[in-house]
Amino acid sequence: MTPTLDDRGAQVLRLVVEDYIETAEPVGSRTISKKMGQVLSPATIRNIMADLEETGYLCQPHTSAGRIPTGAGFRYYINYLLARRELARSERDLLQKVTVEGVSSADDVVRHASRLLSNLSRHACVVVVSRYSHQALRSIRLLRASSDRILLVAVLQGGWVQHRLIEEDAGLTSEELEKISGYLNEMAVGLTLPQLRVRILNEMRKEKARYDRLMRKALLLGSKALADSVPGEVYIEGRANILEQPEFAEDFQKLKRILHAFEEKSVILKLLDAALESDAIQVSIGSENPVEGLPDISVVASGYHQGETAMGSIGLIGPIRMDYSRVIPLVEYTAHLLSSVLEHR
Amino acid sequence: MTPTLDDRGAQVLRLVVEDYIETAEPVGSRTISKKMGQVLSPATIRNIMADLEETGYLCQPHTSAGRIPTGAGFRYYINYLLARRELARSERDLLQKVTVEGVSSADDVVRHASRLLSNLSRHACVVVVSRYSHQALRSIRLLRASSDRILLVAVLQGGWVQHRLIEEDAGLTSEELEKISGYLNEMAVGLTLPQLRVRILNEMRKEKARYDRLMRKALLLGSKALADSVPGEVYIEGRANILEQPEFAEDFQKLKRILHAFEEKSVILKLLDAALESDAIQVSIGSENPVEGLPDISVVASGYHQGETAMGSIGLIGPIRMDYSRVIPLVEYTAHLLSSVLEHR
DNA sequence: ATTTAGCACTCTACCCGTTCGAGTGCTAAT
DNA sequence: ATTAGCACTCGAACGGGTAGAGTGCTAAAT
Repeated sequence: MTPTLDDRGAQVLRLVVEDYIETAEPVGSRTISKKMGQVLSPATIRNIMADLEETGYLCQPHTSAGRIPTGAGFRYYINYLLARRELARSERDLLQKVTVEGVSSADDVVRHASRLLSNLSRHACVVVVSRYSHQALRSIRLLRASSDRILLVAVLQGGWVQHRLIEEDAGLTSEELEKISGYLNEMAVGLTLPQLRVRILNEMRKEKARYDRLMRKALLLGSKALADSVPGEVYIEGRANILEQPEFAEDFQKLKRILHAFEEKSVILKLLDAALESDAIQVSIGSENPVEGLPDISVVASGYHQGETAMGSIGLIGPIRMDYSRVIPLVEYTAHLLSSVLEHR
Repeated sequence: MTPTLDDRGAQVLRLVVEDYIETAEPVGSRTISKKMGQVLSPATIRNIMADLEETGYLCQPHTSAGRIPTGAGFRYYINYLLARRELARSERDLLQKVTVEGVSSADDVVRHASRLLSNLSRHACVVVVSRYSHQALRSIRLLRASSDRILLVAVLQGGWVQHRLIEEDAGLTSEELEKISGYLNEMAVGLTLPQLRVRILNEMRKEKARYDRLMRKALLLGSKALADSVPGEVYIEGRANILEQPEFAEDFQKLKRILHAFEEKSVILKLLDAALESDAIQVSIGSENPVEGLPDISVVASGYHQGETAMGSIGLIGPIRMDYSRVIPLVEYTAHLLSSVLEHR
């Protein structure tokens, strides 16, 4: 698709979108005429707007109201008309400071970034950490958790920590546990969790021939711990920002749907899914987004990565009427920042 | 304080409260008369209600509306009139199943319990895990997290896991790390985290005389890791249930205040603080609760413990008009369940 | 051929008065 | 002490009337 509007049409569309973003009210021809410095009279603008309505970029809530942009209108705006407003120095510094500073786990880093991003944007911010399984293991360790449970702790490349409990069927002395732990660690370092799982299963087959009780135990515990796939995490910050949007304050049903969506991890994952694969920013407007039943929200999201591998995604969820010119650079910058912070770990 | 109402007054109050809990509407004399089986006419009820209003247990939103209970009215109801409705077998089984079943970390247990409790009660459920620092250490371990960071993993009595990163100033071989880890573990087992911290500080003083480089290092890393106090966790499930309450659907300001409160960990901690110390259920109605600015919510909460020591608290947050007869047993049972599940670990 | 002034038209939001019903408080009768 | 009866109050719901914003169309102006 290439731009299909003449200059005037495009400019009017842009002004309508921007005014609507600002006010959340239908925009009249008068307003636009003024914004253009009276170069064209309201009557002319009306004609142009009528054209834009025919093309499907604008619509009227009812006769004798101003126009509001349609989904297509927003899409056109974002694709061809958007002027990015780069971040202020202070905002960049703030984000940088929060993400880089302090000794904290990778999870904490993304969580803090999310919190700050939601504050800066005044929208709800979601971070997904889903690709633990792409990171290589740095070390792995078994610890006694209770008389009949063992804790497996895995440290992944870049400071991600995973742990899970395994039930233990037979008693092991702490020396034996140490030894088993060592076996596993040796096997694991450098592999990803799924790779380790495959390796353990292979070794188990070979092991039948040899006869090392502890090695067998190690394999057994390892396979138990890795039986289920690695879960992802979803952090949401600034949910309450949704309440500040006039469109949701007025329509309680929409509000309810959105806040319910926030309770369902799977829904959120689906919303940000597209961003995960891509390093470029993804904007899905209203009904474009992959979740049925949420036609009133936009998602601006980007993947972030660690070295070469995609690690997760971070995004903002708000009304369709988001200030994209500001929000897109914000998300973009934050995602880059995360990627670079995670790389140097 | 002892009951100050005669039988009739008490019964009327009870019926008013119960009807109001059910309908969220002011209750008229007619309704009460009917509920009592026409033993007394509406006119008589009116007199009684007028008395109850004078005593401060009821009030009228305006002349010619029915009465609604005041905070004091609810308090009286809870203290003296409440008939507990014990849980259904099926509910108990469900809760039991979710909390007991499966191999999961203690954190997961409380999280699952919270989720289910919010579903059963249709209110927002909050769990606070705050007393990690009261649990004895089972084992402690240092792992290499990155070239200049070390991960300290602590397993506490009962399956709680804590980990934090420490910056490392000098290079250590993995053998040295192992050894250091062993030193720390030996020192730590059986102590709580704060106790360990004290011990490390003491040892550091003594250590000046002796001269073991690795031991010194162990103490240094340990003291770094334990420098800041142990943070608590707050999990909130079922926030969106708040939206189903008519009183909040109508008053957007109240809704906003509550959802904003959910974003602030410190506010939530404050709300559940009283429950933490006590093993008995705590109910704080409206303005009784310790947070200014939330006069429209009630909190029903109870502490849960692990063995002898208080571990945290679990509670429901909803409108003042909660169904206490059901909600109180629910929270109570869940708290007991948590305590007993955690004990056997 | 394009732009624009002028004007009739449409629709919503808002105000205001009315009505209806629920519920009360008081008084007088039981 | 209870209750029937009644006048009274107040809010919610309905309807009409108006103001204002904004449109579309037409005819004149550029």
